[in-house]
Amino acid sequence: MKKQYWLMKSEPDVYSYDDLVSEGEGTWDGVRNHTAAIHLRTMKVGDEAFFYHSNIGLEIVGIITISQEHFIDPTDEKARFVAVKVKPVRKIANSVTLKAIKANPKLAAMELIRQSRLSVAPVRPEEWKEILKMAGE
DNA sequence: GCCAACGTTGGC
DNA sequence: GCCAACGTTGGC
Repeated sequence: MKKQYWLMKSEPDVYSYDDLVSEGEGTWDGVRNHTAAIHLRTMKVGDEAFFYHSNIGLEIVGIITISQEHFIDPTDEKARFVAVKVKPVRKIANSVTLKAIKANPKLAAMELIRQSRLSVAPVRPEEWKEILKMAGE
């Protein structure tokens, strides 16, 4: 299957991009939303995702890659939800803010905009390219 | 199976 | 700190 693109949100005071970099590999657990969980289940090793800082920053700061496909979330006592493992790829040249994304008509259909509470969302290939362009890459 | 009440997320 | 959007729960 062709490589898929995602956007994954984290509050930087809880778990930031730099935290992931210093760990080398991170477990993306704690997702308790069914729609987000479906996306986690769809992810394949080698898929890439934007790392978005919610709450503080409100911007895409870097790129990560899926390093292990879904498994039972170890933090879920009922073992109903899943987690994946991720590794950092690189920081983007210039972080792309939510404000800039909202101001770009090409990105109006993004799940990030349409369903802002969703913590794991798909990104279309053309949106991926557009955001990289905005990041100065 | 419907819907009101409540909880959570996340932007402002 | 507030509120909108959405999900979940529980009474009927």
